[in-house]
Amino acid sequence: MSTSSAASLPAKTRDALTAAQLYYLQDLTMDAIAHELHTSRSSVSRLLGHARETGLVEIQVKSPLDMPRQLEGDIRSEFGVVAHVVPVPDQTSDVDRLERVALTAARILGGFFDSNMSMGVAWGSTMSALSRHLLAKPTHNSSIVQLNGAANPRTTGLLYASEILQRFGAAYGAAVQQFPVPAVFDDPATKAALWRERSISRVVEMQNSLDIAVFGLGSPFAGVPSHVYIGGYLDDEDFGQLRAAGAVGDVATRFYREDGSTDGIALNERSSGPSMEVLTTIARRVCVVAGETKLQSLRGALAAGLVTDLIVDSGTARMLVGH
Amino acid sequence: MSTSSAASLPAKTRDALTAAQLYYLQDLTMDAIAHELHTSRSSVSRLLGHARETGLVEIQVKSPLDMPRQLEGDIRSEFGVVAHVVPVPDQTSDVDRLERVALTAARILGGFFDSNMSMGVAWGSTMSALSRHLLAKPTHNSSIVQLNGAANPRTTGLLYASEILQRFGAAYGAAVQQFPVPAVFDDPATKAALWRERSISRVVEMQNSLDIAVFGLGSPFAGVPSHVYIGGYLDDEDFGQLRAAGAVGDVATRFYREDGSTDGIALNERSSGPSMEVLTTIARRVCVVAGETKLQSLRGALAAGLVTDLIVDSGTARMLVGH
DNA sequence: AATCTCCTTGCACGTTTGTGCATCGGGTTT
DNA sequence: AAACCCGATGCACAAACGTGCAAGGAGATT
Repeated sequence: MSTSSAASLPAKTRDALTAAQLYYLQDLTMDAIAHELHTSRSSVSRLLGHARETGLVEIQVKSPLDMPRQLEGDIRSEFGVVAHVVPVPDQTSDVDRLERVALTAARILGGFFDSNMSMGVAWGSTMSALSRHLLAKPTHNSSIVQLNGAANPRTTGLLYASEILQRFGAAYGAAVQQFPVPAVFDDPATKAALWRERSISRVVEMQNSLDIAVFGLGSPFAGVPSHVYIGGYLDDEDFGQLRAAGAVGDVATRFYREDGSTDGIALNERSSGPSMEVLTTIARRVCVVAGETKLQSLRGALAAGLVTDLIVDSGTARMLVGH
Repeated sequence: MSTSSAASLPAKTRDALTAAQLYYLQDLTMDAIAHELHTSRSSVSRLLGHARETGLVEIQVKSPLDMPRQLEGDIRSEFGVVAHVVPVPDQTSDVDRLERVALTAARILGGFFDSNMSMGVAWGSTMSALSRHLLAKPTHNSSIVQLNGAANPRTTGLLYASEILQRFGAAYGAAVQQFPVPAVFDDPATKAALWRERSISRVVEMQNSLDIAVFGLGSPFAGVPSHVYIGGYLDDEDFGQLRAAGAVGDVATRFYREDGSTDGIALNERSSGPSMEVLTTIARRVCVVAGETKLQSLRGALAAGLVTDLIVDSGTARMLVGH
């Protein structure tokens, strides 16, 4: 499989590492590096790309500590969460906005995860975008655990959700734990039964000892409903219930009101996602939000204390702190 | 002085920070960023340069922990020091070699220094090159202390040495402590007397409680003598003594033999630099070496245990570990 | 052995970026 | 007020860079 190198690492990685040192630490041009490595400039360009993607090169942007950025300070003092505001021009389309927030979030996430940790991962359009931009960071003895089921009456949802999980696993070299259950059960009894299956309870237990969780937000009644709500996961009756109960959003298919309360939202009994109690025992809970349509849902999540770290676009951040 | 910004930081820094986020975290082109910031593309290019130089952006190249690079591992196991080998093609001129090692060293150094620390700094051509490439990293309550005097019979050496110190101080926002004494005294008694002066002893005491020291190596008898030896710091008689005593190099004007011993090298009594005992109490002692002419001197410094962290070009590193 | 597949390479092209230069505007000195 | 200085700006050009594409190679498959 590998070449004749005496040492234990692929020649490609070795070259990428050298190239990265020459480029980022010594400011050589790619031309010069190509010459030193006896290859073409375009290969060096690709090597450097590889080095960035695989985490050989780490680029951090740090605001000077004297002046935490305005909005982030405001959010912190008002909601008690660490915020990272992603600058996005106001007239950006929601698609671009999501893409840009996801891009930034993916890079930040690398700093939160490390060896011997386990990370809970939700699914949805936000998580999907995020997963596509993860930077590699090799870890040991770590795992990625699916937070809530993804099956619905139409599909098993496995492809969609597992694709997200796989990308996390690949990026961090972590074991991946899927959760092959419906997103929302028709019958609570079925859930209870399944939860007694060892193959399932094993995952549930892993969910109970996560070091970090990452999730987007659902916003069932916003202009453009989230992926969850157009995929057939909920039927009309479910929607009616939610609306009547005053729910404004969800995290991993657990619903809450704008004030953070959840009592009497019947759907939660049938949800496959971790309860608020379980969720809030996780030390770090990273919430990724793009777009004003999620504002109400975001308020609810914050009020419920579900979030410890918030990654959000600048427009939504501004609206969050009274404009 | 500053603009109308409500917050406490210059508009330029704020823009640079935003630009850096957009460029490094969101992969926008400078064109796009210029548009968002309502300025020209060239200004964005300069903003980003500014951001890099002032440490708003930090770029690290990290070798995967599974495989510490070959040479560095060898050096570590043979000499017990943490090595950083700077890749440099073999046919590089000594000037370029020094420049490239200095460039890399300057970036690495930023990771070693932080608030509430004090750093001892030597002078010489290596340190001069190094100082020219330092990246800014703001710290508090930190100081830069000159390790050895720079005056000689011809000049006070103040400009030369203080320029180096100033650059360190500016880069780290640290207080700078000069050491306005001759590099080598004519009469040991003068040294003793001066050391009793409070203005001088104050600095000597600071030298005794450094957290980190940075220095190049002198190599008096190598093909191209170091700055120290052509500046008139030593006269013919001094040279004769050193040669007779078998000295091969120095750190901050303290001389040693290739086996690391220093006994009976009379010149050391008259040197303004810290003694080996003082030097070796410093927790981290970073030695920067470029070029094979310093090989013998490097062996001596390693044998004397003066070094904890070594930054060296690949050619010299290879020669150091028996080829 | 022939074929297929998948990965890597260098080229060529269009895009993106760095920088010398002339210009401009605000603040200081004469 | 005039003269001066200094830093910031945009322009224009050359240098540096990313990437689609076609060619080449090393295994794997038939």
